Amino acid sequence: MSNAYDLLRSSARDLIAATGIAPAASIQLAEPKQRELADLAFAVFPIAKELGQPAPDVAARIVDAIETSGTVFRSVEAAGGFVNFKVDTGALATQLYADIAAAPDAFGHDASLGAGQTIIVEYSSPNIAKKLHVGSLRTTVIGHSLYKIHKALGYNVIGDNHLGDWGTQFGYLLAAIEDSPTPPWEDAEPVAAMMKMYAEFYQASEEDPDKKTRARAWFRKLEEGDVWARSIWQKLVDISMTEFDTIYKRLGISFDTTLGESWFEPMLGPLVDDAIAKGVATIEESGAVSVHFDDKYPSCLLRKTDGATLYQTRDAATCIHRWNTYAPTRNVYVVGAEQRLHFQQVFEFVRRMGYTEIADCSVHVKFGMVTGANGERFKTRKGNVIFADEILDEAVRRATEKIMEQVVTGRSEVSQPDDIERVAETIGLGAVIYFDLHQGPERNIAFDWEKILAFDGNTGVYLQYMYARCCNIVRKAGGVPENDDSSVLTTDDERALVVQLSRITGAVRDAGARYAPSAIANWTFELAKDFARFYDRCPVLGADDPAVRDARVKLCDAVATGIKSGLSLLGISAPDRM
RNA sequence: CCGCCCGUAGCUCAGUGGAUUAGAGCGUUGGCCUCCGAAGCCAAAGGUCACAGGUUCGAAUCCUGUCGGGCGGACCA
Repeated sequence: MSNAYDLLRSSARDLIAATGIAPAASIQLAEPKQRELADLAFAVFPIAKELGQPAPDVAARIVDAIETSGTVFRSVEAAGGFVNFKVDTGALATQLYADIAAAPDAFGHDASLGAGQTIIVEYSSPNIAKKLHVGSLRTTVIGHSLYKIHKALGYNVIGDNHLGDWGTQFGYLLAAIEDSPTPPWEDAEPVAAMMKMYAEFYQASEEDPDKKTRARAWFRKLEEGDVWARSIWQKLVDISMTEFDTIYKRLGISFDTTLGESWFEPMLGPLVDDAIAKGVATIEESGAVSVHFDDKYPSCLLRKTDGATLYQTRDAATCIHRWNTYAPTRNVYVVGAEQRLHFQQVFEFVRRMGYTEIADCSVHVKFGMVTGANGERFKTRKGNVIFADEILDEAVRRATEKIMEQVVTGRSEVSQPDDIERVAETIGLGAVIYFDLHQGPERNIAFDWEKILAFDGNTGVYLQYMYARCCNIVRKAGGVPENDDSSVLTTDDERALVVQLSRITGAVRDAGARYAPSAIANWTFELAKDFARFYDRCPVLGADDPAVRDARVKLCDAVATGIKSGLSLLGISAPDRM
């Protein structure tokens, strides 16, 4: 499959190789930081060293031997030890438009990379009976983007929502419900009510050992299949899922499989026995079962003294189950960085159990925690947690306000209440999602309403705004012209747009290789900035030459496709007017 | 005490196969709506890339050490 990105690189490589000065294998091409210098550059230093000649001389000789006419390049120059290529806007645009025409909804995708391979992305994975909060939003949004990025790379992707639906906490909740005159599902905010009941009962149990005993007993009954416990538990799961699904639907997210931890319960006993039989795990004097990793990692526990299993046990069972079911080439977990050791232990345990393939391809995509504005941790007990629905609602509320302001000053392209509501939703959610994705995932983020809901600068809104402007131009032009000739595009601003558009393939591959949606965000932001500058300096509809006008309209349409494609990979939608 | 992550402009961050003059957003200062949407554009000020060594013709980038911040270190998840 050819595309503008690969064409550019293979052309440059072929031209350089044809000079006979540098062997094809040694030709590494780079995108210079200063865009005025070149669109694509070759640093000759390594081969100059091999030849024992000064780098500037080698670069000059290569440039002298290259003829760019008839290629996608307009010029090639030697500068120091660099061979600097500049593209021919018209030639590259022709390839770009062919790429877009071939697959308008898949611009920048490269299905060859992951063809025939399955990848699992575990993300969101909320706890039942707890509301989605800022942290849940991060894994959900990052995971969804990684899901889409890998689809774009041709993988068969399985999105897995691994629910936290099992554990001692349900014993507490069952005991609390037993005591309470009104069940949580009769509350207007049922999941919030569950959290409250749990927290209160847990706190009370700290002083009342009897409550603790009852809670443990209820969890044991749940495990044993007690009818009441089981039915109440199912109700908690169903009600929580209903609330979660509302948010997922809002964000445009769905999962291919939603197996909770409870689903793996039957596999845990046999797994622990197998681990002991294989000598991977050992039975301690206390009766607990543990795994020792020598000096590599601290030891971990598979089974407690009281016979109950742990998080590690369940994740190991899940991992093995995935291998047996899907035989994936990648098994990705989008989970907070604080669980790093946990996953190292799980993967190592699974490896020692003989499942080396899944152990080798399992990846923990770690993201930093969201802290309060002052850097302190959010704690449910402290009551300073911010919930996902609050954030989304507030974002949409502010977007509505902003649109109304634009309507009043006559700068909005929407005015009907239905349209305003729809666009505000798109803008508000876009702002929140983009904020979570625009920087590398590993950093901690201090939560700040003003930043998360900012509408200026490097924000989702900026990208949506530029998209809407592109659409507006194409709309006013009466559509994309049938016949266009991009050779009339001669300004640096136009060339910058075409070059940036061609780089989407690299951004998508990089995002997949590094599990970094931010690579897509950065590419899209650069494209939008290039467009803003072009918009300001190059009249489209008012161009003097009709040929230039047509070519620019066509270019605007391509930019719209590019921004939309980038946003889509982030899980953000783009309104064609706002 | 041990392990991992982070340290780049006042703030938040890009830059991760070493390579042309270290970039962006916010904030600050100044300019731009009789011209396709000012949620925008242009310009200016602002950095010893935490610090110290080392490798290299060349280091924000690789190695070692130090300091500072965060996270983790079996019967929670």
